[in-house]
Amino acid sequence: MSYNFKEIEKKWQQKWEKEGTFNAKDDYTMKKWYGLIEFPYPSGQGLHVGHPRSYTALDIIARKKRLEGYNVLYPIGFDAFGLPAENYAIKNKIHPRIITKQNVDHFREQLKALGFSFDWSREINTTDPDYYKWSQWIFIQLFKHGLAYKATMPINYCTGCKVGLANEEVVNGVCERCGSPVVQKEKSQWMLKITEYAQRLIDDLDDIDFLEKIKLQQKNWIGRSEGAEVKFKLTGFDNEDLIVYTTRPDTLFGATYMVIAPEHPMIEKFENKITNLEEVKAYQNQAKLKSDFERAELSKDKTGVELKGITAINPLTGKEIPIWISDYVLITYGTGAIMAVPAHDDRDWEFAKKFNLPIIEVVSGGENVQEKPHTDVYSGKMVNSGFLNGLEVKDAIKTCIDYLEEKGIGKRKVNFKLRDWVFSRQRYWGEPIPMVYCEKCGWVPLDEKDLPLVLPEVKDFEPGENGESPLAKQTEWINTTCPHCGGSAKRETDTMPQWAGSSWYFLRYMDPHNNNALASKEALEYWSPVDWYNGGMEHTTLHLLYSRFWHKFLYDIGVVPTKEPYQKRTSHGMILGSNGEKMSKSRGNVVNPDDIVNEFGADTFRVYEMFIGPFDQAAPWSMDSIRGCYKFLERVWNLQELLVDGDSYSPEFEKMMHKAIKKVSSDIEEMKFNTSIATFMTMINEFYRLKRINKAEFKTFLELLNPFAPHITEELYELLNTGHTISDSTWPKYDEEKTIDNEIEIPVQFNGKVKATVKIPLDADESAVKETVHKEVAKLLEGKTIVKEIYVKNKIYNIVVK
RNA sequence: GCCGAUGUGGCGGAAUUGGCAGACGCACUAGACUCAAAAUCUAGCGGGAAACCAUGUGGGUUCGAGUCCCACCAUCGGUACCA
Repeated sequence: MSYNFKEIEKKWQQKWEKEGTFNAKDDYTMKKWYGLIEFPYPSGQGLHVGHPRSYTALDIIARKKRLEGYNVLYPIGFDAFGLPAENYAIKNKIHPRIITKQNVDHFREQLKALGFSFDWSREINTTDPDYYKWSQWIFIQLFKHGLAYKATMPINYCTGCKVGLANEEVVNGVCERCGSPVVQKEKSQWMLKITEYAQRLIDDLDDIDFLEKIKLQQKNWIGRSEGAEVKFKLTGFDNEDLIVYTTRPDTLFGATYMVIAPEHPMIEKFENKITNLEEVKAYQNQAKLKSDFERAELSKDKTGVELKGITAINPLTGKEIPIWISDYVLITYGTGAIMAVPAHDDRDWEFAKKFNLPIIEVVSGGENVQEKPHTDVYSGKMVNSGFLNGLEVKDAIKTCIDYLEEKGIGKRKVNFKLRDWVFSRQRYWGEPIPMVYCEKCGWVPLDEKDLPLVLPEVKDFEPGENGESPLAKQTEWINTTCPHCGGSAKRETDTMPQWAGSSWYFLRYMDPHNNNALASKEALEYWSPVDWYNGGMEHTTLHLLYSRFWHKFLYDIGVVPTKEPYQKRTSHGMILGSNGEKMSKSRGNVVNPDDIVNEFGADTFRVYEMFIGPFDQAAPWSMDSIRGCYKFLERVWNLQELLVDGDSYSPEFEKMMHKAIKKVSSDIEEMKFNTSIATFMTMINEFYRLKRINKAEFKTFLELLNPFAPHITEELYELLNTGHTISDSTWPKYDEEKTIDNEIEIPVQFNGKVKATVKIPLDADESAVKETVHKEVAKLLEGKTIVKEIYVKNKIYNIVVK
């Protein structure tokens, strides 16, 4: 009988679906395990071969955990709001809901064909009003706690299409669709105060098991720095200061000029004092017209104008120094103003050279600072620095800040690179923001009992003029009454970003059909936190950080029981095209999973994706290798021809069986799936070599292989007439004693080079080993002088000879 | 530029974490079966006649280095003047 994967896979998938084999149980007395993968965006292209890499990995772990007796929650859903569906809708005049449903149906079918042990009864969809009701509810809580606010922020604005664009729609500074330049346009937007959680988002990483590189990337993104805010008095005023932020207050004596961002408010405030206002305004306009991209592009050549009519006083030297405007200073970081220390900062040095500003060395140890900036200054002695002279840098920092605080001209300050989260999108296909604007009461949230605020039906998905949301055209929907005073009011027309639905979806899985809360207290208590979350590195600084932020907020208001949403986070490598490049339509190297499943079956597909290479690293696709995996499963199938009776392991295989259980068990926990599969291959090579496998060995073998290749193993398991399926079985156990070899072979080296091997009993004492070794290599030792002998127990015997 | 990975046969990759480099798979070569091919099976497969030489390059530590240290080089990913 040949291996008919089509029939087998269909049979088991239907059985699992009918019986709900993998549904999580509502028995909260059992020990639980919650495994999570990033729910997909259901794109029109269907499943990518990259998706199953992550899904198969956690599927393997989930299946093993079930056999170990855990109540496992391994859910799936769809992150279905988003740009591609909306753009498709604009182009083809089809409602995004329709196209989204088609895509979800297609994805679901593809996922089911791969035999994942998802709990389909808990499937969620972010575009479902019963789901986004709670996204809106969370937003209202954020607003009520002062964490959501309106601010004027620039958006990417396409000068051709006259619409706002998402960052991913801006390619090299031009609009992805029409190629027109993209500029920044000011717009009032909803913002979330993630910055309020910056410190906690760093600190709490200590208590969770994330890959080190993920923690590091998050920390760098949050970008904490310690320094001081320093006041510089402005000349010509009685009591006006310019405040700067610096991490290096010790270099204050070297501050020879100041620079403010073009958007800095002092320009408008002191307009009448500025004697070259026209020049200044021209520079401001020029900066405004530049996109972020252009501002970064021109990074090498610094530009700027001096602000004439106002100067500042260096508080330590008492000297009058000029103030410049330049776009290399960002209004979004620190105070939007800096003190420039050109001797010790690359950017300041470049700027000083270009505009002929004085450069004064304050930390010794570098080359001539007139020729080259000396920026590596975390150690060294202070010079030209008054009372700081002679101090080491780190002492100077402390001494100087103490002095500034004492004199009231500065104070310690911690800053973060992290910025607040722009939460508005001028788009149709997203969750409506449940806020109304009342002339009398300002911004007022909807009453919670009126949620969900359903996305209105529209026919026209084109964005509004001037970068407005398509909803801005829905006058009937917009006009409403104020929940507070009952007067007339207008709805918010922006929608939420795609990140909203994905920031809390793992909570909904715990209790997906609850109408009274995002999930019940009991479900949250039982299932929290997610035990293991696997996903892509590309989500480290956005999705992963956003959802940690929301979770912490929900914790603060008593909704969830844990500080952190995910106990453990790992990530998978990308699957590349066979040419080693990223898979993409334009490169013509895309592999469609359906084709692979048709030709080789789901089990082969799964095994191949796990065998392809180390799980956390990128790996190129190879059609030849996949055939190798198919051949492996075919050989597994044909093992039935070698099957003999036997209810315990036979002596020839006993050691191998115990070792294999140990190896596969630990490999799965460490995500070393490729070496597990190598173990399986070695095992069947042995069975074929001795042309025999007994029932006990076959049973264990199938149980071990089951998480990787669930269909074929269940089918073969039926031959054993155990009266149950593998899914109802338990994970095999091994006996440590039986994994140990009593006789081992160790290498004998001369000066670290292998000359021979000897067999010795395990844990033999050194003198016995020495004797065996000397007998073995006596000839080779002739004419040589032994300097030293090293024996590492059970490992190696090295003789140093001359 | 900065941050993070990675570099081992013709290819994907193993290596118990400092102890026999190349497990397992692919490709390839020869043989068996076949009228023939495919499939399957069997054997071989880093280089070198050998001593030996080989884990990106050059140094170092060690009885012993793919693994640790220093300095480079290359590729990939992230990020963009963060004071």
